[in-house]
Amino acid sequence: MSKKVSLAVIRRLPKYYRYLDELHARGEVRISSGSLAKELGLTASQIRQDLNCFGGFGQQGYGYNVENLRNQIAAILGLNKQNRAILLGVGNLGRALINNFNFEKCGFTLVAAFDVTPGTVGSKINNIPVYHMDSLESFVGDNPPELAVLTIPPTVTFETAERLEELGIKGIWNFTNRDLRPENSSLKVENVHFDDSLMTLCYIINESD
Amino acid sequence: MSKKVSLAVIRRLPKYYRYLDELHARGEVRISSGSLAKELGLTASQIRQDLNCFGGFGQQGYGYNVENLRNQIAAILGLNKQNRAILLGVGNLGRALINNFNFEKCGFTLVAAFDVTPGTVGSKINNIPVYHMDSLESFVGDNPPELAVLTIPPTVTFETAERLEELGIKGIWNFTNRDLRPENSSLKVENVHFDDSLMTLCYIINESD
DNA sequence: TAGATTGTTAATCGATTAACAATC
DNA sequence: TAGATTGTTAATCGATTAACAATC
Repeated sequence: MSKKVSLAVIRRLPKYYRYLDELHARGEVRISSGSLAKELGLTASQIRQDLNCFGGFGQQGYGYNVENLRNQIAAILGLNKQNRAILLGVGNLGRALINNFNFEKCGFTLVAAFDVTPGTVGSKINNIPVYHMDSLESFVGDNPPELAVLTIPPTVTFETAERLEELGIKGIWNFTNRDLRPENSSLKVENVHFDDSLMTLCYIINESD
Repeated sequence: MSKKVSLAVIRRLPKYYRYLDELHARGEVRISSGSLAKELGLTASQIRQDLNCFGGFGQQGYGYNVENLRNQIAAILGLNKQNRAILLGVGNLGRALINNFNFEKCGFTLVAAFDVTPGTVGSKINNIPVYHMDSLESFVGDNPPELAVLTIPPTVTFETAERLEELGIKGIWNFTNRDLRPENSSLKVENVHFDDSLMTLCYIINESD
């Protein structure tokens, strides 16, 4: 078994992917680790080290083929699999994600949303049907989606996460502002904290005075 | 001058703050680095090291006073200053932030929003007035807000950032999905990338199969 | 071939962890 | 006083950077 790649490396892959995709859209064919590094504010060394965790995608004396490298990274991240996703909590943020977020680009297909508000339940948003939370179990049945997006109120985070875990969900993209860190479980979580991000910026702004 | 505290440490402060605030709300009076560590999934050593970058807030044999430590961290982050913020781009995400995000908690007061859409310009959302982008300069005048929240389309990111920089804005909370990394400037940026977050989760989910 | 740039090993740097004396 | 827990120094670990032989 190949040794585990560090999370620091994994978190840089989407940045590489994003920039390579842009380059490709602009018609660029090749890129060197040096110019990629300059563009992304990293070192050439680091980029080569990162990529070589997964294989030798470059060619000495030439660099990397933009389209190929982009596709390789997409494959590494699993962006082509189009796993299924559901979204729980159709408030402002949930709605914003349903309407505007490109799940496909990130390897997921949003198949349904869930809420408890009478006006919302039964409607369709951006062609995604909204069901009642009570029907979550019956909707999922024995074929659980891989991902659940949590945009529910913080107060119901833990009980909902437990429900999802029992249903066999593999990942939770958690916007509830309560950290989930499942132990002894194969459930994977990405906790998103707007607060943390802005508080950090607050510090940095004030520090520079 | 005290030596610069690393960004890794700074990014943990909001987590400490968040959890201490919760503890305080629950009426807890004291906490040790050990139990804090257990709760947050860190080591006691790390927490003590982190806090001691800023001062000795604890007491040997006792631990830390929850309320005091919370307040100290708030002060370090600058959460009490209530700097002014404006928001550019009143689409779905901008609207969600205006309606639901607690800027006050993060050290900012949202004073105005800007957009170009006829129906939106001139309205008020959650009591925040929405002005036309053309009036940005005259609104700001010679008293610029400290922060600008960017929820505009990616295509206009760079030109807008330049405008803001010229106006003397200190920080940009950037949701445009285009990285800003200003050089030779005192402008500070926090780039938020939903894509990166979900792509990372996509990798982690697929890896565990 | 000469020039460029990779893949990879070794060196450096920084961050985390461990240990323990100080002390409440 | 005895027990607990900090503040802080030293040890370890991991990640980043530098260097360079391989090779296109």
